[in-house]
Amino acid sequence: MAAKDRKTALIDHLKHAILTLELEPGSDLDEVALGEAFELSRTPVREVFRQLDGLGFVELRDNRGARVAALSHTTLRDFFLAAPMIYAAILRLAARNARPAQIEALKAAQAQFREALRTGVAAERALANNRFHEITGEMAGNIYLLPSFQRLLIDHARIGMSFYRPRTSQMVQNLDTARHHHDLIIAAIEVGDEDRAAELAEDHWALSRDQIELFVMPAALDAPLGEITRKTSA
Amino acid sequence: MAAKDRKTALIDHLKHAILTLELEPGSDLDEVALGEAFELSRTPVREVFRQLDGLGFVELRDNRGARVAALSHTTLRDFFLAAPMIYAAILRLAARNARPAQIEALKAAQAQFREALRTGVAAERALANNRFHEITGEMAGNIYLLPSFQRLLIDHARIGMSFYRPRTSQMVQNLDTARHHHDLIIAAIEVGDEDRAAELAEDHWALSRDQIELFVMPAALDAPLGEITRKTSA
DNA sequence: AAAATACAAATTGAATACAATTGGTATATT
DNA sequence: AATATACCAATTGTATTCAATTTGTATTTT
Repeated sequence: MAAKDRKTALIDHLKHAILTLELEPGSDLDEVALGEAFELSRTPVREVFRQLDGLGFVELRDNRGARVAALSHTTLRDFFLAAPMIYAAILRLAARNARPAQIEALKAAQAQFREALRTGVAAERALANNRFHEITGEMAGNIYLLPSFQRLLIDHARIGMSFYRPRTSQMVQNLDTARHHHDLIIAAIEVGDEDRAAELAEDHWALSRDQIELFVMPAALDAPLGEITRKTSA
Repeated sequence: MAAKDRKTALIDHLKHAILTLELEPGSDLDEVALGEAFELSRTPVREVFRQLDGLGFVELRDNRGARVAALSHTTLRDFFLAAPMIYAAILRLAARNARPAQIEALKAAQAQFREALRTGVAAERALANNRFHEITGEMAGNIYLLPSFQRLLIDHARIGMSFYRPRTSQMVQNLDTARHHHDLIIAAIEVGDEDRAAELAEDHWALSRDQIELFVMPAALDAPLGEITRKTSA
């Protein structure tokens, strides 16, 4: 029984470390080192790799080591193309199917998210936000949508970690808007307002997109040397 | 190198057998027996199970054997809820991004599908149809949509195998309509007509839904004993 | 000196051996 | 007789050993 626990501990560790960018996208995973660290032989470690590959955390290549799933420029484009649609569908179904116990869990997750905002630790915030959305996925309960949704959540967390530095007041303010969105989402789900829930999904992802724009395009200086063209993403 | 080939052979066999219902949903997979059959030790067989679990072909439960992914009543509901949306998105992106080589591959797949319709072997038809749609997924090339899409394709094939007997002329006719849809889809993709491609996706899935209704509700007898209400699904 | 080849070390993959868990059957108990 | 318990066989999970592939380095070749 002890080995099983060490195995789940490894899974949890890897998920956590990958979501928080503690393990960088594309970085190599050493099956021997991880085996020693978690007191497991290579066999179960490799099984964990294959499992996390199936979930989108990790990438497996033949005769080469496992790597943390990449997060490239093109994936960012794919992300904002797919996210609004999938997320709107998930929240619509969440509003349709949410059970009372799940709504309580969602409220608890939101409390955690608030707390993370207060303490200001980026990793905590990303994980709490991730947990919030995970619950909406459970509420929707559609086995065909979940695989894509969960992959979106993985990269949502990582993108959130990447493209945020609390330098500008706008970025800090966006976080508060996100928190407010969550509250509105909870309310829409609680009353079963599907259309409202789907609408909020759009808003919520637009916010994420804006956040990235802020990061990619820092506040312009006073005197423009050339012409500054405003990029419109995706 | 030989072992690697036997491993891929096992993967291909399982995928094939699962898609064609040769292996029934929910049936147990014996890792020892499969290992002997494909001249592999249990270790690689188990890795294959985990991989196919990640892809949605198989379900893994702790300390119990691997099973072919279930296909329950509730999954059927989930299916027709998610399929139109995902498929419309895939075809829209396919029309947007398809490359010439891919279009050729799609035409070849359609030729295979025609041939399968001619010979009338259900498994051949399901596999050819599956391949056709797989290519549209490759064309779309969005890593976030693919996981859900591929799971839909797995069950699309299996549902197609389940809910079809060429008894009624309507069912045979539906197949021809599906073939025609494919031709229209190819045309829309070739000219890059996104809206048309998305529209065709809706039609195509409506056809699948009607096909199931035909199966669940066989041709009514002459004299209605009670009232026959037409079901509208989802 | 640059490129190609050969070799060695390190890493990954598969097979075997060992341990733990599950499920069924027979025996015991009430 | 019905239920509970103990044991055994079968199956699953992990560790270890062995094989194959990759990768870095040194040597050779042009």
